[in-house]
Amino acid sequence: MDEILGVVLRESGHRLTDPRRTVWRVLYTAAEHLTAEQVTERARAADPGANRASVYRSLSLFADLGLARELNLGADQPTRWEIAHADDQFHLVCEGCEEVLHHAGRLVEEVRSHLLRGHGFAARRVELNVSGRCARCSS
Amino acid sequence: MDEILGVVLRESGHRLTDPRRTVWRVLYTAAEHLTAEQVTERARAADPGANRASVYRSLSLFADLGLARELNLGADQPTRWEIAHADDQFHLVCEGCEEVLHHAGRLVEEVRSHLLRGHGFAARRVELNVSGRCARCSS
DNA sequence: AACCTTATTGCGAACCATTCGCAATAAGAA
DNA sequence: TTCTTATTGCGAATGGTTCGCAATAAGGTT
Repeated sequence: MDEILGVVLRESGHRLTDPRRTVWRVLYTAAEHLTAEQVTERARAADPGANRASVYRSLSLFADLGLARELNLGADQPTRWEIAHADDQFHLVCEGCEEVLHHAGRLVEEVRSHLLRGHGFAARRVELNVSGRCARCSS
Repeated sequence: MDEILGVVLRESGHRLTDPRRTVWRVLYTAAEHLTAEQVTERARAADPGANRASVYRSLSLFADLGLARELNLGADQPTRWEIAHADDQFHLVCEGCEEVLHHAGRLVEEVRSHLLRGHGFAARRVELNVSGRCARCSS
């Protein structure tokens, strides 16, 4: 899993360092979306000296390079981070089980084409966050 | 325009005060989405003693009562506020002209029903933020 | 393998939006 | 007009995130 990281970093003129590798692995192996603080904690499991500021720097570098994505799910919650996949710009947050579901459906694509065809708006980034109750929790 | 405010406040057991009225008017007469800081500045135009903490308190009370809405447009930007209309949960941010367009189309409704019918997910809040280039700016 | 350049790190302090604690004030019921 | 208590204003505290800078180390060069 480190390969992509090394390639992208070097191609963009950056260096592959231990702290970056550590942060990358944390993100990579995380099931959920982590806050920067959680990333730091987990990074410290691998390297007790892992530093908060460096974690922030790695995260935002990854975002700049398109390797990771910053998420704002709700105004009160701190920012969360995830590996950038093509299909995960769509977040369903269930208020019952607190689970964040990724929904890979065509919806984002539909939104994009609707905007372009109907309004001439060329969407670059589509962020769709929905909160509500999932099938299991709406009892 | 103060009427709704007074009614909603009293119905919910709150008091109609000058600071609240001032914040309400600022939001009401603002063309764009304002940060809490901007709301405070403008409130001070009407009442030089307007207080930052009270502005925050008013804003979040309004949000609780469904009178206003808190917006996260982008991870770096501070929170912005607007009067809550039924049709403005959809924000198009143009990267060319920096304009925030409200789009009143049926898209949000479509998303909602798609989720319910297709996945049994009962959406309460749908937040759709799109950044890209509007027809005029995509040259 | 040793060397050089300079990107990156680690640390603590700084920042900035937002919230809190609390005494003083004022809304609205009686 | 009085009384109760929600609300305000103030300044201090908080918490996530960023910055400044000296020390470190990546990775190209000899």
